[in-house]
Amino acid sequence: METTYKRHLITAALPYANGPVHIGHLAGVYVPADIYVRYLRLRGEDVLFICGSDEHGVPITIKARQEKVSPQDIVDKFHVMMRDSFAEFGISFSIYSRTTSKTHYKTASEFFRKLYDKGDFIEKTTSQYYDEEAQQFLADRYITGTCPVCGNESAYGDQCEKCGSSLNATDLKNPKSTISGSTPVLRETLHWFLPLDRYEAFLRKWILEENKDWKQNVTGQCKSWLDAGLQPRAVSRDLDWGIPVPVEGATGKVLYVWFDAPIGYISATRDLTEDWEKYWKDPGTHLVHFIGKDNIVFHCIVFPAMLKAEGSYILPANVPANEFLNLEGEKISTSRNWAVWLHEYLREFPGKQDVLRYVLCSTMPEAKDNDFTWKDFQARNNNELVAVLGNFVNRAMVLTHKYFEGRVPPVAELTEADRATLSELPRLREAVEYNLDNFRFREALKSMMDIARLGNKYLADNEPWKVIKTDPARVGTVLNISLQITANLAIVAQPFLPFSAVKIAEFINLGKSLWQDAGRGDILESGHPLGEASLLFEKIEDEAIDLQLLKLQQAKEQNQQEKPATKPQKEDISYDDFSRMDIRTGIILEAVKVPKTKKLMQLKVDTGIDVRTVVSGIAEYFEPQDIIGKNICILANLAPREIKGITSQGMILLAEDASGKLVFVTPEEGMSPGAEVK
RNA sequence: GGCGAGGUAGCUCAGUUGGUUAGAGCGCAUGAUUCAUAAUCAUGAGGUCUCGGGUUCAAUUCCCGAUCUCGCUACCA
Repeated sequence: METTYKRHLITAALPYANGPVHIGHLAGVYVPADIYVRYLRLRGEDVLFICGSDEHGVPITIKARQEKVSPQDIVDKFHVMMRDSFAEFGISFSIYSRTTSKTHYKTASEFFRKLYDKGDFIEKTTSQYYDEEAQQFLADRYITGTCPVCGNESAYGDQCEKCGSSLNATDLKNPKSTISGSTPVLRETLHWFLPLDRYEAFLRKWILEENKDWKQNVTGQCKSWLDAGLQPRAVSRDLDWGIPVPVEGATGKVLYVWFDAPIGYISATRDLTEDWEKYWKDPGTHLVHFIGKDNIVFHCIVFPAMLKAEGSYILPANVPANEFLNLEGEKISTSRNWAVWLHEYLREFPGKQDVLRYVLCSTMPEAKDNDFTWKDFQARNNNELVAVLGNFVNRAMVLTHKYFEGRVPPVAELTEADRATLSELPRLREAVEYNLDNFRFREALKSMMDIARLGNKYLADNEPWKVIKTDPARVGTVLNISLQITANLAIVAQPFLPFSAVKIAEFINLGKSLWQDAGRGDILESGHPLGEASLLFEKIEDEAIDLQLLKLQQAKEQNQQEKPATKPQKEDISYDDFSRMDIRTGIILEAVKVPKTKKLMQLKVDTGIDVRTVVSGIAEYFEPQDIIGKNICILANLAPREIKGITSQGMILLAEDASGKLVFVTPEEGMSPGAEVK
């Protein structure tokens, strides 16, 4: 590790306070961050580990409304829940703060105000939907309406969850406010924008030239964003939940959550120590952000631009983002309850924090998405933690108690093999160091386990249980070395398995030790009394695993039961409305995929009236050759629209079920084109 | 369609600045062993390094193309 840093400031992504913590969060962010921090502390470094709950933003207000409580109630509930489960799990934050804290309001306001006063923002007036009954502007999420793309009637203002289209609220047909149910009106509103484009050149140089050691997935995604060109980004919203924009007359406006959340790292540091500026502004500080891949753009582009604009802050030295963890082959989903929740794990597997830490570290999605399975969890516990690590420590302890009354025996004479074994210790310590310094947690964990493997092999090679009959002094040497290996484990395992490392230290009665002691073959002096040993890990039986799988199975079944929700009937229309639609039978004459699109197919349709061109979003579901000659129905008098440079005249009728399957609506018997459908 | 990441043993992953027999852990097989939570140790089987071209004396590694997975993005009357 570069020893040039005077201190370390390590942040872990602020979890959003609208749900509990699950294994995806842990594997992606908190486990690696905690390992890294514990390692630095063990090296005697000056390190702060910063985290807290992210408590603003629209989803929290929506959840509050659904549950008929205040947003504060929601965040209070989840803040406490997350804070406590992190603590119980052994995530060793220096502080776990929250973005509703007074300090944060002050810090974020000051930050905004400084940029505002320097003229770093662009002011822009835009039209947004306003709910006259509730007398407030509506966030995109507070507007529902008919998706202009797929016709889904409950699309949100920012996105249709049915077809995945991202939308502008003004695209929606029949917009409705979810607050009052009334139809919103467009009103002008003033907002502030951070002109990210102004920092593009700086960011490009900083990321692509000055930080070539960042992970591939991080650099790649940044490059993708930079190449696409950065746009000014709004930093304020019309909302009543958040930090008020600290500008005269800006009533009803709050900081956009992405702007205030990263400042939360600074506020939390400020809550922790009066010396906070030393950590944030002195170039001697090593700043590292641990995040998941969904946060890369904010931590590598947006937040650095903010810090750069402010001017007095340092920038992160690295942003080791992980990919995502799946669960039993499927994406983890809070809303579908497809997750392993930390608070439930802690309840159902009491005292097994280290098991989950070990499994999540060994399957950490460092370079690509990875899968967590309960079977793998069980196998790693039984075959690695129990059989390799726990077993070795137990063997060394039991043998010493048996032959030497629980005292570290003296070393007689070292054989060549003894020396070779001892020389492995510093090598393994260095391997762990090298890998941790480079954020390669899985490799580091392996090297740690290799210490235990070394011990097992050493015992097997030297067979003290046999030699004791002929040469007790030799057994003393063998066990001394075995105990030195155990002492090394007590130190090196600390970052990864903090609970077990403490136990091992108790077993061998080892006082406070430092990382620098690892690698030594004389940590324990001869005659040193050992403590009592117990089992470090225990086997996990099939029943416990089956129970977890059953739980997931039940979550899945529940989802499936809820799935086939037929959409409610649309509001009544008059016969007149209906009769204005001119639906005809037709035949598809030609079909060609529209180049450079994924979904679009260009069709030539005989409508009986004429032969016309129609563009339809069906290319994902049908091959052109399969639909030529197909009898279809077409809404013929839909106003023409230009799509990808092609004028589409009409809309082909298709039936779609809840799973998204598309089927043409076809006359039951052959009909010549042009017959009216009514 | 564009961009990014990834595709290496049954599983989870290292690796190769191009160079003799491509590695690890787990799983599997065989043998040894019994101090230890039926744990451990040794040996072995198992890979056309996604596919097709090209550059090169030599490619899994570099270039081009295809294909699959994940993510971002455009399109969806």
